Amino acid sequence: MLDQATIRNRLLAYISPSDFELLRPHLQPITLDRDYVLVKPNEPIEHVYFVEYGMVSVVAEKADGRSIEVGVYGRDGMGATTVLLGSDQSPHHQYMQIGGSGFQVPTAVFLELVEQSRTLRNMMLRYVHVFMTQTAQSALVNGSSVIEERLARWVLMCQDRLDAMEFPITHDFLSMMLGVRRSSVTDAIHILEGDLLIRARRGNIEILDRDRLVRAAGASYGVPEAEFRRLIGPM
Amino acid sequence: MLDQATIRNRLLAYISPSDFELLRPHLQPITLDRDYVLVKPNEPIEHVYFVEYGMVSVVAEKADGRSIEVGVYGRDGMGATTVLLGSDQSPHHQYMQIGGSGFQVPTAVFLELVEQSRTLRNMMLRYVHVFMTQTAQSALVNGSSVIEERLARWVLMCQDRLDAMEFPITHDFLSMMLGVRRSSVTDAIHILEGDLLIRARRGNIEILDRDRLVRAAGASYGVPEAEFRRLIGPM
DNA sequence: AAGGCTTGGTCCGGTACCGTACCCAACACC
DNA sequence: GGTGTTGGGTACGGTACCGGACCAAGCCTT
Repeated sequence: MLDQATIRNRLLAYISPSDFELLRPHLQPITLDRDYVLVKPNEPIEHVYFVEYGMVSVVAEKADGRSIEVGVYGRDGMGATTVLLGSDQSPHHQYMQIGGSGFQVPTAVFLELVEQSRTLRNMMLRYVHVFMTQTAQSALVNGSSVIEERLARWVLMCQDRLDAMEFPITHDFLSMMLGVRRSSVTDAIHILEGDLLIRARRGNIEILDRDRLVRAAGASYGVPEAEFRRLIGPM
Repeated sequence: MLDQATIRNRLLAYISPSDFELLRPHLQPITLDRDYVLVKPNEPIEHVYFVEYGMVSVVAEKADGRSIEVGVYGRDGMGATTVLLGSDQSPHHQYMQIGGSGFQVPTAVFLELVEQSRTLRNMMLRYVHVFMTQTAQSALVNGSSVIEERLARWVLMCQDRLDAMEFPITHDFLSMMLGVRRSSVTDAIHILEGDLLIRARRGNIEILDRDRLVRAAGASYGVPEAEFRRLIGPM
């Protein structure tokens, strides 16, 4: 029996109790292991997702095979937001970057519920705005920041969603997320490590000094996070 | 007296006649000169816009002053879509990149109308999805394409929205849009000119061979455009 | 304990793009 | 017709990042 007070997901936590009651019978618990695919590009979306633990990467792929992360979410948001915008599919890939768990709701049921409750729909749409801001920020930093700044941003976004000081991730995956060479990631990690901002072990990154990491990320980090606080609530 | 059949804007053209009738009394014609600001960052949005002629740049700015374009629209879309998502402001700048004209609708009126008509709202939300796809594509190409590819993409997007073979734009503005040095733009233009894909005159670019320009843009161009055709209609 | 796989450190030459600057050509304005 | 302004061509050294490759260290399996 689910209790709203024990829910980690911020959207589920911040909707009104009556909206939560609407959703509750349809929240199917699901284990979300690393690499689990939530949304396949250009295929019908069967479920929407509310992550409790773990983090999802939303990835855009170019026809030539190169790909890059255009956004992430975890307990801050929901998966497959495009269904709210009237599209049952999306050109982007969504898969678990860091394993965890959450809930899924069949798309059709979810759409019916947001049609019933305006307040529920409004909360979800505000999150869409926040996610858009995050994607725009990715466009900005991909075009104008050096790798270690972008890496610092990614590590911070990761910590925000996992609220852990440490999480499993390989240089190889980071290179795909940031759209750079694997060894460029290694170099950037060494820079942050040299400043004692993080510590990297095999397949693992630990945050040592969050405040200084924020400074290292500079203007790359913060805008979507502020929009989240403004429109959804505290993290 | 406005006639839906003579409207250039694709959204206004593709909504149902009854939805158009809802909007019609509130469509205030407006001249949109070059540099006219449609949306100021982090300030309340008073009007939404439907462009008939010209093109708007949506620009994200970093605290350190660097900025980059995260999307464009013209007669294909609408301005200030964030109001549809429940946010009365946005962190991004929107201003006329190429002057023209269009309609404005007071935000409050527009929100009331989309609340009244589900079909109207659905069309606008589908456009939000398309625009998001465009922003994601910008994130992708900013991180993984060489300048002349990105330039080719920009020129194509511009032509799609103006349906003109020629339009006024300076290297300086392009450098801000692409987030690169002004002289890097000059170099990229020379490459495309050398292949006889475009011709550049002072403050002006002319398209000579659109098909080959699409090939020059490679995988940078096409994904959001396909989403537009799938969800809205032909351009 | 041995072998295989995954992950990360390092090195090479190469290049795309940078910051800055200078100058000239085109156009605008009296 | 002269002068100021804007836009574009070009050049220089510098650097961030690339593609590719190789090897060592860590971990997993049996």
